[in-house]
Amino acid sequence: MTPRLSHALGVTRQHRGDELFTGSTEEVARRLLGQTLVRRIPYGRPDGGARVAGRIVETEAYLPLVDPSCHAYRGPTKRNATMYGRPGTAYVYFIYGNHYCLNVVTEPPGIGGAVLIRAAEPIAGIDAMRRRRGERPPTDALASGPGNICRAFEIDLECDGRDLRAGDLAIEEGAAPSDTDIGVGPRIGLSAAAAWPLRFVDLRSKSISPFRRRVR
DNA sequence: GTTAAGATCTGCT
DNA sequence: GCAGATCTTAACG
Repeated sequence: MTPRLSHALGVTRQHRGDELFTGSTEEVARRLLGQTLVRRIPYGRPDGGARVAGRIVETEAYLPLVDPSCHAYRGPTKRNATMYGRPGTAYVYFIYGNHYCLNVVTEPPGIGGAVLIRAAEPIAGIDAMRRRRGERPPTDALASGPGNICRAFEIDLECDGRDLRAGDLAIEEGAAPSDTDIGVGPRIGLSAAAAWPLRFVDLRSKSISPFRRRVR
């Protein structure tokens, strides 16, 4: 949809079409850097609700078909079912008995690729993030690391399958880093295909997760 | 039914 | 730098 048509239809930026999520999984992983992750937590809750937002500064691509570390590598299962859905859908899973991880589905329906969101730089709702993370982490680190993002943004399995183009969990337009500010390196914490350069970071950010040194 | 591994985080050495 | 926590998932018998 063209910007002009979007405007004519009264469609806001968060309701725009698929352009942010189309293309190869690697392209999407790179493109998501600088975009804004937004979480709307309903007001009227005991904690008062909040609008929490952060700038995405670290991503990893999990490729369709060829990538043994991609959850879709061995075909559909109950856990990975949402990975085979529409690009721009949230794929959330639970790991290590403690943590949730947020992914963005890529690739056409039925294929199975995703981008893991690994770190975000807090923009709004910092008090709300801190209520969930505690006093210990510095502001820059409130949403650094895939598990920490989900804690800070209150993302759990209930978010699995949500459309990230709109709604209470969404990715909205932000300022992309220049190519020279993007670092590329190996993915974190894998045993298979660990060396593949599919991790993308915004080198200017203080919020990228503590494995910064592994970026070349 | 059982088991082993896992896209992590924290705290301690 | 390393180990422990913690439990779901999926593979295997």
